[in-house]
Amino acid sequence: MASRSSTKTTTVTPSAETTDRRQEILNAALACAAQAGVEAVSIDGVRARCGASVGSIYHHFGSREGIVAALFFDIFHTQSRSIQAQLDTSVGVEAGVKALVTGYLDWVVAQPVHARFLFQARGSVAAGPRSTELAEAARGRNQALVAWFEPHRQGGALRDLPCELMPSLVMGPVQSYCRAWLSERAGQGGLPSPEVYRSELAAAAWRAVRA
Amino acid sequence: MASRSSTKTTTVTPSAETTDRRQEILNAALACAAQAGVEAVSIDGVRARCGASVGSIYHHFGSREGIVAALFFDIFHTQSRSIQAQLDTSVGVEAGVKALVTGYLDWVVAQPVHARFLFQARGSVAAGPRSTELAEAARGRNQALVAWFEPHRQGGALRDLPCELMPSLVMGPVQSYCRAWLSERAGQGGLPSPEVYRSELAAAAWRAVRA
DNA sequence: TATTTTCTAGAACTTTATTCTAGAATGCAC
DNA sequence: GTGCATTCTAGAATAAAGTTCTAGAAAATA
Repeated sequence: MASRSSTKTTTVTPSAETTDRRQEILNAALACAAQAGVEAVSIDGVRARCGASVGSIYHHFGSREGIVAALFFDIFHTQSRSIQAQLDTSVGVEAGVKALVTGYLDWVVAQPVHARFLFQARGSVAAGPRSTELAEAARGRNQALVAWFEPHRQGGALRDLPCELMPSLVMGPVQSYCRAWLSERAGQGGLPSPEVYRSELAAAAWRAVRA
Repeated sequence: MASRSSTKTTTVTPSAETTDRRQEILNAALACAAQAGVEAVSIDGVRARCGASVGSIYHHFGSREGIVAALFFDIFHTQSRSIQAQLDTSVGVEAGVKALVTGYLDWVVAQPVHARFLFQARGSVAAGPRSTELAEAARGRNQALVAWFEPHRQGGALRDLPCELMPSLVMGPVQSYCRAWLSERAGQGGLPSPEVYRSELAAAAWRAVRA
């Protein structure tokens, strides 16, 4: 009841502070997950970190699962935009394929906590009430990728592969390596950063689909 | 208290029925997970399916998480053995690489419920008290793969790539496709079975690592 | 200023996981 | 077989976590 009344911001952006509380809750949830996994995101844990009340949390997200799902989609879309931006700036097939790989890789390296959450939470979201939305988002992303490829494939620059396979062939290896890297407990025995293999992974993706 | 006393089997295999109860619990847990995801594996749900008491469940597994972890490792090792068997029967580098891919793929298609559980539960296990064991199991599997590759790589049959990358390059695409296939809700909009792309995926893996 | 909507608070309640004590089944020594 | 230890099962009691609910404050709107 205290954290709102001081700064009034009379005229500009009416809902700036409203959004704040929502975001604070999401940040707190992410912090919980970063420390002990998605399953450790609890109402009380979030409360302890951001000071929101139970009622406030339920008002914004409806359920514990709702917090996780909201955070998941926020991060998912941010990631998608980031990769898409990389793809948009590249010219030519080879550059495009490589941009998909390095765009993904760079995002993961820049946002390891977000990336780890994405890997961890996907299962929860897929099992919950927003599973359809997730399936559509995933399909949409793949469709975008395939749509970008298709003209080049028909132009003969790409190997004649079934389009359902394209996303896995291009992104499978990076995702696999990044997942393995992120699941290490930051200890000494860990894998080297994906950045070390940036060009190798990009080249391998290109080899997988070029004509 | 009733389900045990009838069949005594006086002499043979003394612990046959003891193991049964443990397995019944695991089966029940898998059934729960298959229906509504790992998070839906609950003590009561398991109890309802196999008739075990709370005490019995906790005696065998110590916690809800313990059930999930035990089931995970059971399945994980079964899968590893299955793939290893395929690898063992193949002769030559190319056949070996392809055996890894198709061995994995065939296992997933034959055991979709088990495979889906593996994908879903990894996160829980990684976050829990057996995370070290999981990391070692995963590392061990990769090591085995790399060890198998290494002589061929030095012999010049394989591209000279960093060995940390090998597992992701070979297995990344199949795993990616199988994961996507399994996460579809068995509806009409789903991806075709991995079997459809069996040879394509095997060939792509070989292309990724051959010299 | 009145009033409607959005948001927050926290106690009450529900559900689920876990602990605990008692006792049955089993294996083993004698 | 009898006694004893171990393993296993049962289910009530307890603890922890998620959810609902009512009251009221803050913000937006008129």
